[in-house]
Amino acid sequence: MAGLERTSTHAQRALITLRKRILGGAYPGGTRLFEVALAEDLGISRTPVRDALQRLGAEGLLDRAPAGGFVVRGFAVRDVVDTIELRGVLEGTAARLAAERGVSADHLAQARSILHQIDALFLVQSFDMEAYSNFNTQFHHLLAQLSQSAVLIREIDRITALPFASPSAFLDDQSRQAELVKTLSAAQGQHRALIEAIEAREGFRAESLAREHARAARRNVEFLLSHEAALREGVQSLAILSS
Amino acid sequence: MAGLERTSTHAQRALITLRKRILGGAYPGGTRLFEVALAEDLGISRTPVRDALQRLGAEGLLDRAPAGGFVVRGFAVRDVVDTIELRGVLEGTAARLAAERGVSADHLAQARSILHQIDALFLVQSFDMEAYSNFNTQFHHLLAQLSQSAVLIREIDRITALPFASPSAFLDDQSRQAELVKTLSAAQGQHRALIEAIEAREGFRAESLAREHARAARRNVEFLLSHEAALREGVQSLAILSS
DNA sequence: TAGCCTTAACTTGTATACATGAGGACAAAG
DNA sequence: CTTTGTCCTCATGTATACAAGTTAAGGCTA
Repeated sequence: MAGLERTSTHAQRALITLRKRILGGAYPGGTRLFEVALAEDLGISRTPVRDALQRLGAEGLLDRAPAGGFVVRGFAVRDVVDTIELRGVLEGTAARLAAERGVSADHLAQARSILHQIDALFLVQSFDMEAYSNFNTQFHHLLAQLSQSAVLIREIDRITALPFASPSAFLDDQSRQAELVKTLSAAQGQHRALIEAIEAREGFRAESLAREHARAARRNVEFLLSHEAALREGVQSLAILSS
Repeated sequence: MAGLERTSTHAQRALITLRKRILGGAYPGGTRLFEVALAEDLGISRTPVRDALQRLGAEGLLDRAPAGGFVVRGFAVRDVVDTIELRGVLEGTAARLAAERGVSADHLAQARSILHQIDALFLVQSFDMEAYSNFNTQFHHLLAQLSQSAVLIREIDRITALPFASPSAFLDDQSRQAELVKTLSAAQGQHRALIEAIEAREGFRAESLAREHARAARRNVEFLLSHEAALREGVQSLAILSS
């Protein structure tokens, strides 16, 4: 899994490498990243490094220093919570718009198909977390599509790109499997209700449900952080947190 | 007002120039921007042009072409409407959070001060639109601050940077001054109610009011677009619209 | 004639040398 | 001892030459 990214350009590889480092907590929030140092480190010239830094800035992982240059953005607990809350608000808006504007039969069928496949996962003995994660991601992606708002889809994608704000964050927490499955079962209930509300054109209900659905993730973070480091260790998405 | 930007770097100047051109509709949506051509045109090398293009991409004015390069993003009427709606949702969230989390006496005083200054504008014979625009921008900026959510503030700033989505868009429409002032008077009523709701910790009301407040802008766009080109001419913010 | 392959033109990707400007250290003067 | 000014250092800004990849056109073949 390490360092073998073989995409086409140096800039792409630098982007991937640096993103991984930042998200992995390799650079504490506030650290300034110097082009020359990184270029030497990565064995490439400054040009693609610059490119990668600018992209990371656009992703929201770096801030531009006033006098030029980039600084690693620090994420406090509050920022994580606020970002998840924001995702809830945006997905809520997507759900409301879907209900208000109406969804096509095809889209509805897709949603039902995903729901059905998730249902099936709960019937098997050993829960397949990776499969759930995939279907869950699909579901949330589809939800954005249902809004029929290109603008909204774009913003949801942006926010969701931050790993700790993604709908499938915290699913890699190995230590609490059994408990987690129960939570996911409840989440699936919300998925169903959400589609039901959208189909019935109940905009307000759809919006409320989507927001509450995001709260599950928020509760998860708050739980993980209220218990000492032991629990946090297994959760990759929280490595970036500035203590 | 034209072309004399004397900021420090070439990249900055290129950014400003290109942004102005794009927003002014100089490049129809879908137009591909070539680095060399722009560099020659602007009399600088490709490097700062590249920089400017990347920033414009981050601003959402350009899309990255799959095989590299940048394409001017086309904004349809629906995109403009959706973006304004999104601003309403985000500002609504800011208002709700402000109500739920509470605001400091100092912030409240600032809000009241702005409201008071706007009130004063309505007492003068010839309405000072520029002053209103400034105070209005201040008010909306403060509203974001009240949320005490750095994440939300950042996103609101992002969206608001698109000129047709800014709270003070469409105020440069010279042709309907008298009518516009009436609208703004109503808007000021919403401003007041909004602060009132926040102070009373009425989160739901605050959120609803902020959303409805944004609807005024949406109605304005829809009105301008339902009447033929004559009206649109005076409205700079709509130049970018792809026919 | 249709389809494919080759090739050439064009565009972005990369390296590197040089320019510019910001920030800090050190010294001198008050 | 503090403050201010200058100089030096180092990081980013810029230009340009060259590399590499993409696209489209033209001709060849079936």
